[in-house]
Amino acid sequence: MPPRGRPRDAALDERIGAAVLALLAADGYEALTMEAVAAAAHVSKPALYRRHSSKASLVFSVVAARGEAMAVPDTGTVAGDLQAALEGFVGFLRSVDRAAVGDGLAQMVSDADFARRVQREVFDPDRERMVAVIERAVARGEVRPEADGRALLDDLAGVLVYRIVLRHEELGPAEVAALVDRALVGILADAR
Amino acid sequence: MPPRGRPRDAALDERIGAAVLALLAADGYEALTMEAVAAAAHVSKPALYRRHSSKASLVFSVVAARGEAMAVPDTGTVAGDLQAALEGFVGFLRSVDRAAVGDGLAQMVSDADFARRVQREVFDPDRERMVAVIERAVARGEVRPEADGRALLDDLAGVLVYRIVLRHEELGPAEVAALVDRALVGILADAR
DNA sequence: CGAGATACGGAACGTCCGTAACGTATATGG
DNA sequence: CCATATACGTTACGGACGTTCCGTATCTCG
Repeated sequence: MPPRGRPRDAALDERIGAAVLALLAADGYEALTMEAVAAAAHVSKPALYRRHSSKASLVFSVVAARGEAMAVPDTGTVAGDLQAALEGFVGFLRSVDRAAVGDGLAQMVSDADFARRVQREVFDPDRERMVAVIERAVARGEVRPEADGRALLDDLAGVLVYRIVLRHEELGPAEVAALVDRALVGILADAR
Repeated sequence: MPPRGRPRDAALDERIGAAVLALLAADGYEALTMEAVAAAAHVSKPALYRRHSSKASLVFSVVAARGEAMAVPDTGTVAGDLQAALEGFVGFLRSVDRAAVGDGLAQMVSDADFARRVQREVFDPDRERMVAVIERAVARGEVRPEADGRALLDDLAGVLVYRIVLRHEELGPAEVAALVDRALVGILADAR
Protein backbone atom coordinates (compact mmCIF):
# COMPACT_ATOMS: atom_id res chain seq x y z
CA MET A 1 0.00 0.00 0.00
CA PRO A 2 1.25 3.51 -0.73
CA PRO A 3 2.08 5.85 2.11
CA ARG A 4 -0.83 7.64 3.68
CA GLY A 5 -0.52 11.40 3.57
CA ARG A 6 0.91 13.91 1.15
CA PRO A 7 4.00 12.54 -0.61
CA ARG A 8 7.38 14.18 -0.46
CA ASP A 9 8.25 16.42 -3.33
CA ALA A 10 11.18 14.87 -5.20
CA ALA A 11 12.00 18.22 -6.76
CA LEU A 12 13.01 19.46 -3.33
CA ASP A 13 15.57 16.69 -2.99
CA GLU A 14 17.15 17.69 -6.26
CA ARG A 15 17.26 21.35 -5.39
CA ILE A 16 18.73 20.53 -2.00
CA GLY A 17 21.43 18.36 -3.51
CA ALA A 18 22.35 21.00 -6.07
CA ALA A 19 22.44 23.71 -3.40
CA VAL A 20 24.71 21.66 -1.15
CA LEU A 21 27.15 20.94 -3.94
CA ALA A 22 27.18 24.55 -5.08
CA LEU A 23 27.73 25.97 -1.60
CA LEU A 24 30.33 23.33 -0.82
CA ALA A 25 32.26 24.14 -3.95
CA ALA A 26 31.96 27.86 -3.36
CA ASP A 27 32.96 28.26 0.28
CA GLY A 28 33.57 24.85 1.79
CA TYR A 29 31.93 22.93 4.58
CA GLU A 30 32.78 25.40 7.31
CA ALA A 31 30.84 28.22 5.70
CA LEU A 32 27.94 26.01 4.69
CA THR A 33 25.00 26.59 6.99
CA MET A 34 21.64 24.88 7.01
CA GLU A 35 19.91 28.20 6.51
CA ALA A 36 22.04 28.95 3.47
CA VAL A 37 21.20 25.57 1.98
CA ALA A 38 17.52 26.11 2.62
CA ALA A 39 17.65 29.55 1.06
CA ALA A 40 19.67 28.48 -1.99
CA ALA A 41 17.38 25.51 -2.57
CA HIS A 42 14.22 27.57 -1.99
CA VAL A 43 13.22 25.11 0.67
CA SER A 44 12.13 25.55 4.24
CA LYS A 45 14.35 24.42 7.08
CA PRO A 46 11.83 21.89 8.41
CA ALA A 47 11.71 20.31 4.95
CA LEU A 48 15.47 20.00 5.14
CA TYR A 49 15.37 18.29 8.51
CA ARG A 50 12.61 15.93 7.44
CA ARG A 51 15.09 14.45 4.98
CA HIS A 52 18.37 14.76 6.81
CA SER A 53 18.73 14.50 10.55
CA SER A 54 21.89 16.59 10.79
CA LYS A 55 24.27 18.70 8.79
CA ALA A 56 26.79 15.87 8.63
CA SER A 57 24.15 13.48 7.38
CA LEU A 58 22.92 15.96 4.80
CA VAL A 59 26.33 16.55 3.30
CA PHE A 60 27.24 12.90 3.41
CA SER A 61 24.06 11.87 1.63
CA VAL A 62 24.52 14.39 -1.13
CA VAL A 63 28.21 13.74 -1.65
CA ALA A 64 27.92 9.96 -1.39
CA ALA A 65 25.18 9.96 -4.00
CA ARG A 66 27.52 11.71 -6.43
CA GLY A 67 30.63 9.85 -5.25
CA GLU A 68 32.39 7.71 -7.80
CA ALA A 69 33.56 4.21 -7.06
CA MET A 70 37.26 3.62 -6.53
CA ALA A 71 39.05 2.32 -9.59
CA VAL A 72 40.56 -1.15 -9.20
CA PRO A 73 44.05 -1.16 -10.70
CA ASP A 74 45.60 -4.11 -12.50
CA THR A 75 49.35 -3.72 -12.72
CA GLY A 76 50.28 -7.39 -12.79
CA THR A 77 51.53 -7.70 -9.22
CA VAL A 78 49.63 -7.48 -5.98
CA ALA A 79 52.16 -5.01 -4.63
CA GLY A 80 51.71 -2.77 -7.64
CA ASP A 81 47.95 -3.00 -7.45
CA LEU A 82 47.89 -2.10 -3.78
CA GLN A 83 50.37 0.69 -4.26
CA ALA A 84 48.24 2.24 -6.99
CA ALA A 85 44.99 1.81 -5.12
CA LEU A 86 46.37 3.18 -1.89
CA GLU A 87 47.91 6.18 -3.58
CA GLY A 88 44.52 6.89 -5.08
CA PHE A 89 42.92 6.58 -1.69
CA VAL A 90 45.54 8.88 -0.18
CA GLY A 91 44.82 11.46 -2.82
CA PHE A 92 41.13 11.18 -2.17
CA LEU A 93 41.51 11.58 1.59
CA ARG A 94 43.63 14.65 1.07
CA SER A 95 41.30 16.23 -1.44
CA VAL A 96 38.29 16.22 0.85
CA ASP A 97 37.26 19.16 2.98
CA ARG A 98 38.82 18.55 6.39
CA ALA A 99 36.03 20.21 8.31
CA ALA A 100 33.51 17.98 6.56
CA VAL A 101 35.53 14.87 7.33
CA GLY A 102 35.90 15.89 10.95
CA ASP A 103 32.21 16.46 11.37
CA GLY A 104 31.43 13.21 9.60
CA LEU A 105 33.84 11.24 11.77
CA ALA A 106 32.38 12.77 14.91
CA GLN A 107 28.94 11.72 13.77
CA MET A 108 30.20 8.21 13.10
CA VAL A 109 31.74 7.96 16.53
CA SER A 110 28.62 8.87 18.46
CA ASP A 111 25.96 7.58 16.08
CA ALA A 112 26.28 3.89 15.30
CA ASP A 113 23.52 3.96 12.71
CA PHE A 114 25.24 6.69 10.77
CA ALA A 115 28.53 4.81 11.05
CA ARG A 116 26.94 1.68 9.60
CA ARG A 117 25.51 3.72 6.76
CA VAL A 118 28.88 5.19 5.86
CA GLN A 119 30.38 1.75 6.06
CA ARG A 120 27.74 0.18 3.82
CA GLU A 121 27.62 2.95 1.26
CA VAL A 122 31.27 3.85 0.95
CA PHE A 123 33.79 1.50 2.51
CA ASP A 124 32.17 -1.86 1.92
CA PRO A 125 31.57 -1.45 -1.82
CA ASP A 126 35.12 -0.28 -2.46
CA ARG A 127 36.51 -3.06 -0.32
CA GLU A 128 34.47 -5.68 -2.14
CA ARG A 129 35.77 -4.45 -5.44
CA MET A 130 39.33 -4.44 -4.14
CA VAL A 131 39.11 -8.03 -2.96
CA ALA A 132 39.49 -8.97 -6.59
CA VAL A 133 43.09 -7.76 -6.42
CA ILE A 134 43.89 -10.29 -3.73
CA GLU A 135 41.98 -13.05 -5.44
CA ARG A 136 43.84 -12.47 -8.66
CA ALA A 137 47.10 -12.65 -6.76
CA VAL A 138 46.05 -15.93 -5.21
CA ALA A 139 45.11 -17.28 -8.63
CA ARG A 140 48.55 -16.29 -9.92
CA GLY A 141 50.16 -18.13 -7.03
CA GLU A 142 51.56 -14.85 -5.78
CA VAL A 143 49.68 -14.86 -2.48
CA ARG A 144 49.01 -17.82 -0.24
CA PRO A 145 45.39 -18.91 -0.55
CA GLU A 146 44.64 -18.84 3.17
CA ALA A 147 45.26 -15.07 3.27
CA ASP A 148 42.31 -13.00 4.51
CA GLY A 149 41.95 -10.35 1.84
CA ARG A 150 39.12 -8.43 3.49
CA ALA A 151 40.94 -8.21 6.78
CA LEU A 152 44.05 -7.01 5.00
CA LEU A 153 42.12 -4.28 3.19
CA ASP A 154 40.39 -3.21 6.39
CA ASP A 155 43.76 -2.95 8.08
CA LEU A 156 45.09 -0.77 5.28
CA ALA A 157 42.05 1.48 5.30
CA GLY A 158 42.32 1.94 9.05
CA VAL A 159 45.99 2.81 8.92
CA LEU A 160 45.51 5.33 6.12
CA VAL A 161 42.60 7.05 7.80
CA TYR A 162 44.55 7.22 11.02
CA ARG A 163 47.73 8.59 9.52
CA ILE A 164 46.33 10.99 6.96
CA VAL A 165 43.14 12.23 8.52
CA LEU A 166 44.03 12.14 12.19
CA ARG A 167 47.80 12.52 12.16
CA HIS A 168 48.00 14.89 9.17
CA GLU A 169 50.89 12.93 7.71
CA GLU A 170 52.10 13.66 4.21
CA LEU A 171 52.18 10.12 2.90
CA GLY A 172 54.31 9.89 -0.22
CA PRO A 173 54.86 6.91 -2.51
CA ALA A 174 57.75 5.67 -0.40
CA GLU A 175 55.69 5.55 2.77
CA VAL A 176 52.85 3.86 0.95
CA ALA A 177 55.29 1.31 -0.43
CA ALA A 178 56.61 0.58 3.06
CA LEU A 179 53.07 0.11 4.29
CA VAL A 180 52.27 -2.26 1.43
CA ASP A 181 55.44 -4.19 2.21
CA ARG A 182 54.49 -4.64 5.85
CA ALA A 183 51.04 -5.77 4.86
CA LEU A 184 52.19 -8.23 2.22
CA VAL A 185 55.32 -9.75 3.72
CA GLY A 186 53.25 -12.21 5.68
CA ILE A 187 51.05 -13.52 2.92
CA LEU A 188 53.26 -13.65 -0.16
CA ALA A 189 53.83 -17.17 -1.41
CA ASP A 190 57.60 -16.92 -1.87
CA ALA A 191 58.51 -17.23 1.80
CA ARG A 192 61.75 -15.40 2.30
CA MET B 1 62.42 37.83 31.65
CA PRO B 2 59.09 37.19 33.24
CA PRO B 3 55.89 37.97 31.34
CA ARG B 4 54.70 41.53 31.37
CA GLY B 5 51.25 42.00 32.84
CA ARG B 6 49.24 40.39 35.60
CA PRO B 7 50.01 36.68 35.83
CA ARG B 8 47.43 33.97 35.46
CA ASP B 9 45.94 32.67 38.64
CA ALA B 10 46.95 29.03 39.01
CA ALA B 11 44.11 28.45 41.41
CA LEU B 12 41.71 28.95 38.54
CA ASP B 13 43.34 26.16 36.57
CA GLU B 14 42.87 23.81 39.47
CA ARG B 15 39.26 24.73 39.98
CA ILE B 16 38.61 24.38 36.26
CA GLY B 17 40.17 20.95 36.15
CA ALA B 18 38.20 19.77 39.15
CA ALA B 19 34.97 21.13 37.72
CA VAL B 20 35.52 19.42 34.38
CA LEU B 21 36.22 16.08 36.00
CA ALA B 22 33.23 16.38 38.30
CA LEU B 23 30.80 17.36 35.55
CA LEU B 24 32.22 14.71 33.23
CA ALA B 25 31.75 12.02 35.83
CA ALA B 26 28.30 13.25 36.70
CA ASP B 27 26.61 13.66 33.34
CA GLY B 28 29.12 12.91 30.58
CA TYR B 29 30.60 15.02 27.82
CA GLU B 30 27.34 15.68 26.03
CA ALA B 31 25.79 17.45 29.00
CA LEU B 32 28.96 19.33 29.85
CA THR B 33 28.68 22.95 28.78
CA MET B 34 31.24 25.68 29.01
CA GLU B 35 28.89 27.77 31.08
CA ALA B 36 28.40 24.92 33.53
CA VAL B 37 32.16 24.51 33.85
CA ALA B 38 32.59 28.22 34.42
CA ALA B 39 29.86 28.25 37.04
CA ALA B 40 31.08 25.14 38.87
CA ALA B 41 34.65 26.43 38.90
CA HIS B 42 33.58 29.97 39.92
CA VAL B 43 35.40 31.30 36.91
CA SER B 44 34.33 33.62 34.15
CA LYS B 45 33.91 32.34 30.63
CA PRO B 46 36.65 34.56 29.16
CA ALA B 47 39.05 33.16 31.75
CA LEU B 48 38.12 29.71 30.49
CA TYR B 49 38.76 30.62 26.88
CA ARG B 50 42.06 32.29 27.69
CA ARG B 51 43.31 28.87 28.76
CA HIS B 52 41.53 26.56 26.36
CA SER B 53 40.60 27.51 22.84
CA SER B 54 37.68 25.09 22.58
CA LYS B 55 35.60 22.64 24.52
CA ALA B 56 37.48 19.71 22.99
CA SER B 57 40.80 21.25 23.95
CA LEU B 58 39.61 21.97 27.48
CA VAL B 59 38.46 18.44 28.15
CA PHE B 60 41.50 16.93 26.49
CA SER B 61 43.88 19.02 28.55
CA VAL B 62 42.20 18.13 31.80
CA VAL B 63 41.82 14.45 31.07
CA ALA B 64 45.29 14.05 29.57
CA ALA B 65 46.83 15.64 32.63
CA ARG B 66 45.24 12.97 34.80
CA GLY B 67 45.68 10.20 32.23
CA GLU B 68 47.77 7.24 33.26
CA ALA B 69 50.39 5.70 31.05
CA MET B 70 49.66 2.42 29.36
CA ALA B 71 51.13 -0.58 31.15
CA VAL B 72 53.74 -2.49 29.15
CA PRO B 73 53.11 -6.22 29.55
CA ASP B 74 55.83 -8.87 29.69
CA THR B 75 54.39 -12.29 29.02
CA GLY B 76 57.47 -13.89 27.50
CA THR B 77 56.40 -13.83 23.86
CA VAL B 78 55.90 -10.89 21.57
CA ALA B 79 52.49 -12.23 20.55
CA GLY B 80 51.40 -12.47 24.17
CA ASP B 81 52.72 -9.00 24.94
CA LEU B 82 50.90 -7.44 22.00
CA GLN B 83 47.74 -9.36 22.75
CA ALA B 84 47.70 -8.07 26.32
CA ALA B 85 48.57 -4.51 25.38
CA LEU B 86 46.02 -4.35 22.60
CA GLU B 87 43.27 -5.78 24.76
CA GLY B 88 44.06 -3.09 27.29
CA PHE B 89 43.90 -0.47 24.57
CA VAL B 90 40.61 -1.88 23.33
CA GLY B 91 39.17 -1.67 26.81
CA PHE B 92 40.36 1.88 27.13
CA LEU B 93 38.88 2.96 23.81
CA ARG B 94 35.57 1.45 24.79
CA SER B 95 35.52 2.99 28.24
CA VAL B 96 35.81 6.55 27.00
CA ASP B 97 32.85 8.83 26.43
CA ARG B 98 32.02 8.47 22.74
CA ALA B 99 30.82 12.04 22.37
CA ALA B 100 34.10 13.27 23.82
CA VAL B 101 36.11 11.09 21.48
CA GLY B 102 34.09 12.23 18.50
CA ASP B 103 34.56 15.86 19.32
CA GLY B 104 38.27 15.31 19.95
CA LEU B 105 38.75 13.50 16.66
CA ALA B 106 36.90 16.23 14.79
CA GLN B 107 39.23 18.78 16.36
CA MET B 108 42.26 16.70 15.37
CA VAL B 109 41.06 16.47 11.79
CA SER B 110 40.62 20.16 11.24
CA ASP B 111 43.27 21.51 13.62
CA ALA B 112 46.76 20.21 12.90
CA ASP B 113 48.23 21.84 16.00
CA PHE B 114 45.75 20.12 18.24
CA ALA B 115 46.40 16.84 16.43
CA ARG B 116 50.14 17.18 17.04
CA ARG B 117 49.48 17.89 20.69
CA VAL B 118 47.37 14.77 21.12
CA GLN B 119 50.01 12.80 19.31
CA ARG B 120 52.84 14.11 21.45
CA GLU B 121 51.06 13.86 24.76
CA VAL B 122 49.22 10.58 24.37
CA PHE B 123 50.17 8.36 21.46
CA ASP B 124 53.88 8.97 21.23
CA PRO B 125 54.72 8.28 24.89
CA ASP B 126 52.75 5.04 24.91
CA ARG B 127 54.28 3.98 21.64
CA GLU B 128 57.78 4.69 22.87
CA ARG B 129 57.18 2.56 25.92
CA MET B 130 55.76 -0.24 23.80
CA VAL B 131 58.77 -0.30 21.51
CA ALA B 132 60.51 -2.14 24.33
CA VAL B 133 58.27 -5.12 23.63
CA ILE B 134 59.59 -5.39 20.10
CA GLU B 135 63.16 -4.79 21.15
CA ARG B 136 62.95 -7.53 23.76
CA ALA B 137 61.60 -9.88 21.10
CA VAL B 138 64.49 -9.00 18.82
CA ALA B 139 66.93 -9.63 21.65
CA ARG B 140 65.35 -13.04 22.23
CA GLY B 141 65.73 -13.84 18.55
CA GLU B 142 61.98 -14.04 18.21
CA VAL B 143 61.66 -11.16 15.79
CA ARG B 144 63.95 -10.34 12.90
CA PRO B 145 66.13 -7.34 13.77
CA GLU B 146 65.26 -5.31 10.68
CA ALA B 147 61.63 -5.10 11.77
CA ASP B 148 60.31 -1.57 12.20
CA GLY B 149 58.70 -1.65 15.64
CA ARG B 150 57.38 1.88 15.61
CA ALA B 151 55.71 1.44 12.26
CA LEU B 152 54.16 -1.80 13.45
CA LEU B 153 52.75 -0.14 16.55
CA ASP B 154 51.42 2.78 14.53
CA ASP B 155 49.70 0.36 12.21
CA LEU B 156 48.07 -1.41 15.12
CA ALA B 157 46.93 1.81 16.74
CA GLY B 158 45.42 2.98 13.48
CA VAL B 159 43.54 -0.25 12.92
CA LEU B 160 42.15 -0.31 16.43
CA VAL B 161 40.99 3.29 16.35
CA TYR B 162 39.38 2.69 12.99
CA ARG B 163 37.57 -0.49 13.95
CA ILE B 164 36.49 0.35 17.47
CA VAL B 165 35.89 4.07 17.40
CA LEU B 166 34.72 4.55 13.84
CA ARG B 167 33.22 1.16 12.96
CA HIS B 168 31.82 0.38 16.42
CA GLU B 169 33.15 -3.15 16.27
CA GLU B 170 33.06 -5.36 19.33
CA LEU B 171 36.63 -6.59 19.22
CA GLY B 172 37.04 -9.72 21.33
CA PRO B 173 40.25 -11.60 22.17
CA ALA B 174 39.92 -13.74 19.06
CA GLU B 175 39.78 -10.75 16.74
CA VAL B 176 42.69 -9.14 18.55
CA ALA B 177 44.66 -12.37 18.20
CA ALA B 178 43.96 -12.46 14.47
CA LEU B 179 45.14 -8.88 14.17
CA VAL B 180 48.32 -9.64 16.08
CA ASP B 181 48.89 -12.63 13.82
CA ARG B 182 48.61 -10.57 10.69
CA ALA B 183 50.96 -7.99 12.11
CA LEU B 184 53.58 -10.46 13.27
CA VAL B 185 53.60 -13.09 10.56
CA GLY B 186 55.93 -10.99 8.48
CA ILE B 187 58.56 -10.22 11.07
CA LEU B 188 58.85 -13.36 13.18
CA ALA B 189 62.24 -15.01 12.88
CA ASP B 190 60.99 -18.56 12.35
CA ALA B 191 59.91 -18.10 8.76
CA ARG B 192 57.09 -20.45 8.15
C1' DC C 1 55.51 56.16 41.94
C1' DG C 2 53.39 56.20 37.37
C1' DA C 3 52.66 53.81 32.71
C1' DG C 4 51.79 49.93 30.24
C1' DA C 5 50.47 45.21 29.86
C1' DT C 6 47.80 41.50 31.11
C1' DA C 7 44.25 39.04 34.01
C1' DC C 8 39.69 38.84 36.20
C1' DG C 9 34.38 38.96 36.56
C1' DG C 10 30.02 40.28 34.67
C1' DA C 11 27.13 40.87 31.04
C1' DA C 12 25.71 41.06 26.63
C1' DC C 13 26.15 39.63 21.88
C1' DG C 14 26.40 37.01 17.23
C1' DT C 15 26.02 32.67 15.03
C1' DC C 16 24.44 28.37 14.11
C1' DC C 17 22.13 23.98 14.97
C1' DG C 18 18.01 21.69 15.55
C1' DT C 19 12.84 21.91 17.05
C1' DA C 20 8.11 23.57 17.70
C1' DA C 21 3.78 25.88 16.47
C1' DC C 22 0.42 26.94 13.11
C1' DG C 23 -1.96 27.46 8.96
C1' DT C 24 -2.23 25.66 4.28
C1' DA C 25 -1.79 22.09 0.62
C1' DT C 26 -2.12 17.40 -1.26
C1' DA C 27 -2.47 12.64 -0.99
C1' DT C 28 -5.40 8.01 0.51
C1' DG C 29 -9.42 5.46 2.30
C1' DG C 30 -14.27 4.99 3.60
C1' DC D 1 -17.47 14.10 0.00
C1' DC D 2 -15.15 13.92 4.35
C1' DA D 3 -11.78 12.32 7.71
C1' DT D 4 -7.09 11.44 8.33
C1' DA D 5 -2.32 11.63 7.55
C1' DT D 6 1.58 13.70 5.91
C1' DA D 7 4.22 17.51 3.49
C1' DC D 8 5.25 22.40 2.95
C1' DG D 9 6.38 27.33 4.29
C1' DT D 10 6.79 30.96 7.75
C1' DT D 11 8.09 32.24 11.96
C1' DA D 12 9.75 31.87 16.29
C1' DC D 13 12.32 29.66 19.80
C1' DG D 14 15.79 27.23 22.89
C1' DG D 15 20.51 25.75 23.65
C1' DA D 16 25.33 26.08 23.16
C1' DC D 17 29.78 27.78 21.49
C1' DG D 18 32.85 31.30 21.25
C1' DT D 19 33.68 36.66 21.34
C1' DT D 20 33.51 41.35 22.76
C1' DC D 21 33.12 45.23 25.87
C1' DC D 22 33.93 47.41 30.19
C1' DG D 23 35.40 48.42 34.68
C1' DT D 24 38.63 46.69 38.03
C1' DA D 25 42.78 44.33 39.82
C1' DT D 26 47.65 43.00 39.76
C1' DC D 27 51.91 42.41 37.79
C1' DT D 28 56.82 44.61 35.61
C1' DC D 29 59.60 48.25 33.95
C1' DG D 30 61.39 52.87 33.98
